[in-house]
Amino acid sequence: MGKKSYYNIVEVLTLIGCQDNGHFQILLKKKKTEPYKGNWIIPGNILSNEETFETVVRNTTYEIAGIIPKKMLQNYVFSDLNRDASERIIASVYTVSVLKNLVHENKDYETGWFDIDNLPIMGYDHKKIVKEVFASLRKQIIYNTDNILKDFFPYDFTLGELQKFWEYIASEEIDRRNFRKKLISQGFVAQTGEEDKRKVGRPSKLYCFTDKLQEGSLK
Amino acid sequence: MGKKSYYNIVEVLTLIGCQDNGHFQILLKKKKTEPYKGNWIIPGNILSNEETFETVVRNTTYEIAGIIPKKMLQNYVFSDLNRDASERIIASVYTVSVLKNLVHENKDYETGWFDIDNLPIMGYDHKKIVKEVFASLRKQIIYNTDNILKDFFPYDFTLGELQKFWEYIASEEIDRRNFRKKLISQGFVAQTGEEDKRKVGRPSKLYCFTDKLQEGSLK
DNA sequence: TCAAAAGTGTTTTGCCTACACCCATGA
DNA sequence: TCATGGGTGTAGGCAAAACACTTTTGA
Repeated sequence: MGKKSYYNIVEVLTLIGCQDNGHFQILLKKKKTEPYKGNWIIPGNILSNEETFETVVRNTTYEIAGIIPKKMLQNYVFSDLNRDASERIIASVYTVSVLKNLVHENKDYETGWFDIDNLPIMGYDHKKIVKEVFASLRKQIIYNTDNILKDFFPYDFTLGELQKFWEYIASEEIDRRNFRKKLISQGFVAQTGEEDKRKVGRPSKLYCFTDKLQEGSLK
Repeated sequence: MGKKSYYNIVEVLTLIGCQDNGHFQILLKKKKTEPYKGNWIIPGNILSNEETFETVVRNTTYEIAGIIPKKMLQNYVFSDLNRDASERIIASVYTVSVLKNLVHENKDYETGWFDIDNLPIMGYDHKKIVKEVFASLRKQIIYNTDNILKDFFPYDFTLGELQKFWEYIASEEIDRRNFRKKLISQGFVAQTGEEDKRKVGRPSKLYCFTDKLQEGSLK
């Protein structure tokens, strides 16, 4: 144990999330050194006294995903005394949503996408952090806080994709006709006129979110 | 400007809130020394490396209100570089709900209750913090996140009181009959059998929240 | 022609809304 | 008896829920 002090180490962890085939995935980084060598961790950096949290989130996201995020969400701050074996490190967690296909391979780090319900072995308390943060994120998606749904579907999408993601997040099935009816009748989505022919079967029309979405939620 | 360092000063601010006659009020402390002498501030303490945020919130609440809080809510962390003139201080803000009549006068500090929409002159960026935190708190009350409504009405209350608070928070008027009907038909409240005869007019029946409240919201 | 996924309409149900009069009490 | 706030019921509209068949495409 060190001496009592009013100076604190603070790390900023960035949960880089995406929607992939209706699943919620996060981008993790493999730890190259001890402790927890070979385990996966949430990307992050230590905060200096000359940076805000937001600066660090931007840097981390660029470093790991090659993307400068336009928007970020502060999730929670963990201050447990035993988070790290040596000295207490405060962790401030942020979430950033990215389009998976804009993220290129990273040369400096070994990174990987993981389904939120199929996480690998993770270092420190990071698995607990991911689970807690995702629990609150779920609610935010369900109630569309800060228009967060749009971050996962910023451009066009099929109603099937959206429904699949929605059912995954809300853990409930919904009738396809009712789902579509609601979105369309409430004016949350608009047709783009394009079609998606990538899948087998009848091509699906593409939709995008309208500004009206921010006043409502799919719940 | 000091030198770049990875050590940070962190303060934990505790918004002690209550419901009074349908209004949301917070307990502030008058600053006795420069800077901002005579201005009001959110109570708080500097975090040491041997404490968690929760410990500090507990201590601050006891120090200011004489109460050990059972529950607290982490609201937001501010890391702007210019929050304080001398050096950057990170502020982590928590909310605690108390019953106003359990808070006794404080001998060590000058404290006062203020309506959230009638705040006094406040020091630092505390007024901005209060406003931002309250904005998110409002949503939490409206959607009853973490069963927060119950924290403001932990024991029995009249439906009139509750409606007044609700209309204040939601900034919308609601028909008395419909309000009562919803609460009762959804099973969110139950009669205690007691009556409140403190006011003039017909005595009002007292109700308390049921466990069912946590599954729903008044919205 | 078959498999796979997309698209569509109607009926029922329950909740939210609007709305006005009587009741119990203390002054 | 009056002023003050508390308590109650009904009808209409609208959105959610339940429910099954047809269409388009590529293989």
